[in-house]
Amino acid sequence: MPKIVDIDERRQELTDAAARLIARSGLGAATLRDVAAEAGLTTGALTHYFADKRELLHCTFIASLQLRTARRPDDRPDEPHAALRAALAGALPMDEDTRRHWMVTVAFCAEAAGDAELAATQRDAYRDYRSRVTRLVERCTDGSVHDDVEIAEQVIAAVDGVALQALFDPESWSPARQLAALDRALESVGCVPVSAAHC
Amino acid sequence: MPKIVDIDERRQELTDAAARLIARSGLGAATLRDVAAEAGLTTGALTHYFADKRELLHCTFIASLQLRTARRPDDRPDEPHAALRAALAGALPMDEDTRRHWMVTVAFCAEAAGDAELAATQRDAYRDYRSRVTRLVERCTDGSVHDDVEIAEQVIAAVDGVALQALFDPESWSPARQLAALDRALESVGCVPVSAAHC
DNA sequence: TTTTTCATAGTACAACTGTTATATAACACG
DNA sequence: CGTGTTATATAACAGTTGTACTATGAAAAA
Repeated sequence: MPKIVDIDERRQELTDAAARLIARSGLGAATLRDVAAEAGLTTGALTHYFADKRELLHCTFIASLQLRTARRPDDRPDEPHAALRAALAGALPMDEDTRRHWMVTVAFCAEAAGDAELAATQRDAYRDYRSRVTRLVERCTDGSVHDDVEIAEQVIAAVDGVALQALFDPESWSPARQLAALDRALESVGCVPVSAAHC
Repeated sequence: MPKIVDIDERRQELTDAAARLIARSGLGAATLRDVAAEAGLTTGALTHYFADKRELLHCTFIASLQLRTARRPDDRPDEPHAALRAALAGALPMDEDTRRHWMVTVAFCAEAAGDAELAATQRDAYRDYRSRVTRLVERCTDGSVHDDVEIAEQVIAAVDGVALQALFDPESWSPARQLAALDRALESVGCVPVSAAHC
């Protein structure tokens, strides 16, 4: 009887619009009216899919956290070192999409400090990411090292640091340079495919 | 004839209040009324020292950028490796002050993307930081390496990455652990005091 | 076609924002 | 001790915001 629309798709269109605005000019630019307009709708439609502004922003945050570290479908190599490298490379802001979602993540950081729900979302996403990287590191070191978690954290720190610099100086951080920095970080923790004599 | 107050000190009290609010609950919490109240004043006094909200926020941003990487007065060692380590350690959020100013920096990141003036401030501060670290790296490598800039960027990335993780998970990132991560990063680029046989 | 139900637009409103203007209090100095 | 200047408080203003409500449109099902 009703007019049928794909609710999830509509919701994603709206969170995408919010993410674009936030990435472009910060959280303050994510007005209900502006988000709706960016999506080609009005506030009437927006409130039909999100009860609150709070819910809209929370969903936008979740979507960006997921998309930022989501694997590209075409690079799931079986070889441990290649898999680790691919997973970390996927977190680098090498295309416009990852850049935008990195930006959203950063924009929410301070907000999350004073919002328990956002903080929990952030914490969970990070734990998930860290455990995934740790598992990949374990497959590389093959149990020969006692603290895979520390290695994972060191590599994640390197990736995050590069990402932060690349976000705000994209011209001097081409994808190639980002990958080079990643490879250097991987080499320094001994997670490189060929056990090259780096002595 | 007038009532005399230290203008610069008053301005700093206000930007400090703004920084506290921003670090606690994001840029949106930095209302003129709330900032003034946090400083124990009212908007009337605030507008007496800052023409705009824009000016207040810009000054808050500048102050946080400076304080975040400012050297502690008591650790300016002459030995190159110790100097490099001290400079980088100063950027880590190991006390409440550095934590707060890191938070402010992060909060402004997305905003700076859509604001040319903020972006320029951020870019300049980062360039200054990078060149300072590069100079310290040069003194360590003693010209034996061809690309000190890349080493500096790698180390900065490691520090920033650790800082980002430590900001939102302070309990698992004690100062000692942050320093350990820094030392590991320094070792992996060969900037350690004793040229230990790490082979 | 008719009916029913959802999708969307439009509008109204109270709360809050930055800003400006006005009034009062405090104090250094002649 | 006045007194003129500054510091601060208070109040008023227009614009914007999130939200709630109503009305209209569209399309599937009967």
